[in-house]
Amino acid sequence: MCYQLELRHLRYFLAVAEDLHFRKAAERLFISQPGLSKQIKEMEVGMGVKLFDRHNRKVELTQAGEFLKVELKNYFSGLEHIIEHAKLLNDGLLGDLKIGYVGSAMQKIIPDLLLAFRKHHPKVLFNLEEIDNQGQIDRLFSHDIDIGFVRLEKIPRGLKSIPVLNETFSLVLPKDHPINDENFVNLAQLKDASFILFNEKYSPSYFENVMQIFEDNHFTPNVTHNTIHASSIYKLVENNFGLSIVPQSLKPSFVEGVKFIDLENIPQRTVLSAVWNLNNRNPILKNFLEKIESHKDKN
Amino acid sequence: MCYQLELRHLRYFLAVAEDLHFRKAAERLFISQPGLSKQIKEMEVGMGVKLFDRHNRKVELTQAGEFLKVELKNYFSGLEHIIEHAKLLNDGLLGDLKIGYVGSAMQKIIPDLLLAFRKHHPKVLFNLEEIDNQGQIDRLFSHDIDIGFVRLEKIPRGLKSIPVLNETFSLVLPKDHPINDENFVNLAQLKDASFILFNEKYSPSYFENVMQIFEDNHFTPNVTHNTIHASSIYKLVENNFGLSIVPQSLKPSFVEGVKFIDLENIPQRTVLSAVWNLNNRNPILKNFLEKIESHKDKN
DNA sequence: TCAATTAATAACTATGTGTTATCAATTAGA
DNA sequence: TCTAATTGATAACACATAGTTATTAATTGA
Repeated sequence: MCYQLELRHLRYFLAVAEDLHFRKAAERLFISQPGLSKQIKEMEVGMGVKLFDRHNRKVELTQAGEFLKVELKNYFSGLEHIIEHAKLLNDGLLGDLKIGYVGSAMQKIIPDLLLAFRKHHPKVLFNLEEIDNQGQIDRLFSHDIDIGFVRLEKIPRGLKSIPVLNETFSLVLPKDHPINDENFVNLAQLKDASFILFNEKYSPSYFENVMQIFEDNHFTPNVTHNTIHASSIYKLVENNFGLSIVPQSLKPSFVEGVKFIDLENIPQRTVLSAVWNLNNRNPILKNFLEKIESHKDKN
Repeated sequence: MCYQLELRHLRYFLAVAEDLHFRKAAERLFISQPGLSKQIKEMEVGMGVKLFDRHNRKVELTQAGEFLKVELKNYFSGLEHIIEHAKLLNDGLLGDLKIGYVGSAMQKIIPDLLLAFRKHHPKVLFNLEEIDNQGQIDRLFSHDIDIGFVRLEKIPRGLKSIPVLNETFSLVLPKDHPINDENFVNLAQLKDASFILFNEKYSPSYFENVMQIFEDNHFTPNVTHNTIHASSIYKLVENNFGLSIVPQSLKPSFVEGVKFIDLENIPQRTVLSAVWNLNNRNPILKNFLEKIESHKDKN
């Protein structure tokens, strides 16, 4: 039956090729000289290639042996690199992480998280896509994304979620609006104003939550505009199309034309959750979730 | 103790990676399923890389496994190519053959031989160098050339030789010389002519052989010019600097200005020999010597 | 000439690959 | 809902073979 070449043979051959001395090579390999001789002979017969010329008391490489010495050395380092790479993939230190998110998460939470994660995972490539809440759920099931950032109360069976940020809301007003941090008491002061809100379809549960804030203040807002982009809201507010209420974290570090009043005294909170598929085996996901946990503790 | 990865593991892994089914893969490998499972597990633990996700009744590759499947497939074909190449070297079908020769061998014998050899050894590279007889002997001992073509009676110990061509001499005359094939009887007719001969230093034994021809005809030639190149001889003869005697095989298929008369009736012969070092392990040499043997039979 | 050193050979041991028997988990069919 | 079938994993065992020790043959150096 045909004899099988093994890496052992290549390892042994390289040792002898380097030392040109069976006993020394055997010593270095921590095996006996006859064992080594036997394996080399087996390799020669198996490959049908004479590797060494053993004349007198001197061992030297044949032409084919010389060639193999060079080639197999490279060959080995090649294998080491492949395995190293595989190990990085296995450990979630290399590869892609496909992230879905609602627009409002991109203001601060996602960038912060990605920056923190990248510190210890510099080779991980992020694949980012803004998707509405339901879209993320669908694409988690179809494995099109590894993790989603949603504002949803309930997560379907098969997915798991953890809260990333539990936050209140902020009132958005034009910079020169008469109401400010000092004279603001509650929303009832603004019951005659127009409001610009996030589109209900984008996240019904979020919308309902916001509407509850108004209801608690005993009025129904005059919603004159809808959008899904915070920047559009700010622009509209700046130009006196109305006021708005947004999650607190959407307050940019710097923005012209508008000001914010944090609604600390209302009971409503909006929760940004990270969601993932329990069947997802991407090792990066595990690391990323750990980073989310530790990141959350810092806030 | 650190566990050793073997090609067996890679072979087994690829089989499972292709079938995504342990039992089928085991069948294809002619081993039992538990044995295969064990080896794959050993590989996973040894490399520290999870290769397969076994959930439910379905086996699928992890990211790292997917990567390894592609890489290791290439890796194997790489090894096959290396071994193939080594086998060609071993069998003397690939590599260099360093050939030394006296100039007179290049007229016909060497080109014929190389052409014939190349038919079945198209990948062998010839390294050709014109060297005088003694120079070839020296460079055979120092392994600078694999084979030499010399005109020498005696070969030093440690080298071996076989005759390649045993030939007579040809007289070289200008085209319009009064002596021709019809009226030529023997060299005594030309005892008053000038002669151009190969340099004595280039091959003393050859020179002595030629001088014996003259002596048998009871005269000492008037040697007016020396050279080591046949083409120089022909040019000098053409321009009436004198006549010459050269080995018969040096007669070109076509040359202007000179004519040849074969000296069939003299006892002298010149032998071109192939010489090589008995310690030379170049596998191509063995094949080349075989070709010389078979080539000789055809003449 | 004798001691030392080389690699190869022969006979044996023991490691570990591969075996059979079985299990646990899941799925498909009656 | 139960049974039969199919999956891969596990455990105990067998046997092939990698590796061992003892020895030989050949050569070299003192």
